[in-house]
Amino acid sequence: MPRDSHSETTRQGSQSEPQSTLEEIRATRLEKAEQLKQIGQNPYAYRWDITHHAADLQAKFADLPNEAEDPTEVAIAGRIRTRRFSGKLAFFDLQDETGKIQLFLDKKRIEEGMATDPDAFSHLAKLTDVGDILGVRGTLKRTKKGELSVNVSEYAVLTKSLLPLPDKWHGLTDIAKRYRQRYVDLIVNPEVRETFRRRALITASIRRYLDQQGFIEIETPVLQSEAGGAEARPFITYHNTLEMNLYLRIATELHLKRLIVGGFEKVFELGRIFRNEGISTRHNPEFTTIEVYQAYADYHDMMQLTEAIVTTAAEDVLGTLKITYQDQPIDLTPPWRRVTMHDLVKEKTGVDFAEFQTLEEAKTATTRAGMRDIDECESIGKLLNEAFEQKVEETLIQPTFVLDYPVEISPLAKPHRSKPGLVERFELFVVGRETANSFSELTDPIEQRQRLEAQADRKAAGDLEAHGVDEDFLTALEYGMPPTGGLGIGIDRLIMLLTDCASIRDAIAFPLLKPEDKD
RNA sequence: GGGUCGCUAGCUCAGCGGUAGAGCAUUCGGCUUUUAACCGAUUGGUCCCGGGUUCGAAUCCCGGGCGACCCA
Repeated sequence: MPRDSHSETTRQGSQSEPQSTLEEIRATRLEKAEQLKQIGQNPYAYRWDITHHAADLQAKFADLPNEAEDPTEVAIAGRIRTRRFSGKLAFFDLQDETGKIQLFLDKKRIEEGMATDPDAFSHLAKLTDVGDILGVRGTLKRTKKGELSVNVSEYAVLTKSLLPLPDKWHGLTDIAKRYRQRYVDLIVNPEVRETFRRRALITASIRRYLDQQGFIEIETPVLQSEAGGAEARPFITYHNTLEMNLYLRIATELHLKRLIVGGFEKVFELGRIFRNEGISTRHNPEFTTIEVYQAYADYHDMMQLTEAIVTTAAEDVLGTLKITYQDQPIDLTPPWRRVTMHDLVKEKTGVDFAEFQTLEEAKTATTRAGMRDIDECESIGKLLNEAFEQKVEETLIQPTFVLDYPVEISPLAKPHRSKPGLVERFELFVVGRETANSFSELTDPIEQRQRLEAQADRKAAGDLEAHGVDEDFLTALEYGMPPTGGLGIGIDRLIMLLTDCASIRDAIAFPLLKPEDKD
């Protein structure tokens, strides 16, 4: 491209008024993209051969002394994060998935290296911006000040960015904007990338461990004609040709148990479920669980499995079992404390539920212990659970298995083999949050029917979290399900724990947000 | 669902009844060892939205939107 043509185009660019509204910045960058085309560079290129990533180079050349050069030719690509010009020399920071590395851009060297573009250095200054995707080739050197740099002999704008990135120093702190434009958050906040990288490593570790133990993952339906397996309001959708409502699953439980009936002995599914509930720092309407079912096992086996899954993930991804969550030290070293709900409530409130014969006695005692809003508890079991939620839950910071729940709140769990009125169930609590839930699964089809029909009565009475009877599930149980241990782990909460996220929104790449008001 | 706080330039923020500001980014110029580069110049606004009070509202009042935190 002749020199005149280039100065022509840049002069056009500078003739217009200085520009700094978003629209003007965008227009200026579009003009730069146009000029790149005119000098024969595609501002939306097809590919770039990469030999290394930034972190590879930082590791490989860690010992390169100041002002030394290494003759190895490398090629990298990434996003321009900062540009510093010093006359006929420039320094860019280039960021790829692994990290950053400085580019050392010497006018003389670039003009030698790019014979087809005699103005290559001035084009670099005029036509690139922070945010552009740049490919470079060159050799490694360490500058006087000790910064490992790629001494660039050749570059290409691979993608022209049209929109300015947030302030290079303060970054993007507006929390709503970070979630709404997660791509910008990921560009400028490296710790966010790290969280989602770790999330992937954690779920991979869980799957690897279960695979090693002989479990297989089977995907079950998201769209169901009757929601079940948990107490929660479902999302409703509509199937056009069947002309019927369908529900998005609120749990994977009932289908995974059908697979156990079918003869699989170790199955699991790690997947998304949907609950039509409020949004908070601990709740997203779609979230991820893993449910695991093992034939011939009971909830004691599931406790060991829970410890194994969580500690394996922590060791694999963090390399330690002594972690910190929001400045609290958490020790994941097994075995974790195992204590009954009764004992915990007694320990924290002084109220011993074993002494009560009637609901009235229990209400009197718990009111005296400072509990509130207990009028709606229609059974001793529900009152016990309410006492647990009000007085105990938030105190369970270190990993704790809470054992033996009231049957009234556990419709899918097998009765306790020695404690009447209770079921063989545990929940795992860490940092005051329910993180896992497990039972010896109820396998008696007649008792299961009674429990589900009781729930269906509540649905008929207007309880939006109750569901109808899943007749096909009961039919499956009548064919006979072996004794089975079942386990569910809230993956998002586990990710929060292991990546030190205060909000579930920090553990989910694209959390649900209300749409912004367009008016 | 309730309470408290926030929303001002692309980003981070100040201004709190009297002509809308700063830093960074942008644009132009200078500089061959910078790294929040620096130096000089320059530009940029639906002050979240809608009402109201007032001679005058980013500022005070009411309603709404979105978010954060706490509570239920």
